[in-house]
Amino acid sequence: MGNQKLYKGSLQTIILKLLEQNDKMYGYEITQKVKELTQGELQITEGALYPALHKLEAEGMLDVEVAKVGNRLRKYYRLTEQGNKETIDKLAEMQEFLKTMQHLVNPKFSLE
Amino acid sequence: MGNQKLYKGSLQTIILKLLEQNDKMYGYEITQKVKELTQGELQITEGALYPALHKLEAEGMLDVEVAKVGNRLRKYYRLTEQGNKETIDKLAEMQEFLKTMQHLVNPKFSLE
DNA sequence: ATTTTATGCATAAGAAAATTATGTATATTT
DNA sequence: AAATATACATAATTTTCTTATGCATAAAAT
Repeated sequence: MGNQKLYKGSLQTIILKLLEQNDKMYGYEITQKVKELTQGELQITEGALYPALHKLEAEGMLDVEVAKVGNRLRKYYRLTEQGNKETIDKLAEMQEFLKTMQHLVNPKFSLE
Repeated sequence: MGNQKLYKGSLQTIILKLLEQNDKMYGYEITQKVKELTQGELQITEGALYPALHKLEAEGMLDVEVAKVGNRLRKYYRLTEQGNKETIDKLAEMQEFLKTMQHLVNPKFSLE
């Protein structure tokens, strides 16, 4: 269940990015998609995911749509207009961070 | 003074990396070095830095050496043997994370 | 001369975002 | 029949910050 490699604050961005690409997704689907895309490298825990989804919804970034599939519930989330804008900002911020960190920790850049 | 772009958990790695390259450094020096290396992109706050240094010391990753320069104190930190090993692991972990996140958020890879 | 900025340490209160541990329930696989 | 997968949720705790504050010396600016 541990994750170790997910730096705090990046989960929101991951969720937003996936919803940008996939129009609508439900929680469990997100955990599976992340696992698949990262070859198991990142494991999103439910205890982190659901509160994060609820928060994004409360902030007006996501809309929810409950669906009954078979006999089980699914909550499909999709980006609101505001969520779309926020996603662009968050992704830009993440790119900046990745660049900066790469610069800091990559031995190739250690001379500067 | 906010930072916004420093994902939680990365500060430790930054400290360790700088000490790997610079043998010994004191707190204030670290804040200035990070600012310089990142062109002001990352600003390490004292409220984050000092507790982090104390924690790394308590965990046996760092040794301290107090020096009096002029009339002011400096606490020089350097990596212990254990700290050196930990640094290698942390850096590898960070590289993995950067690669994974790049993969996740970079539009070039969004097809997979 | 005095005020501001820089240097240098520290801690405390609070917030944010995880982890870990549960809980509930249905569906599928072994 | 038992275990695993699907699907949601929350509560307690921990980690790691932010923000604010405090103390003190040195240098630069007004």
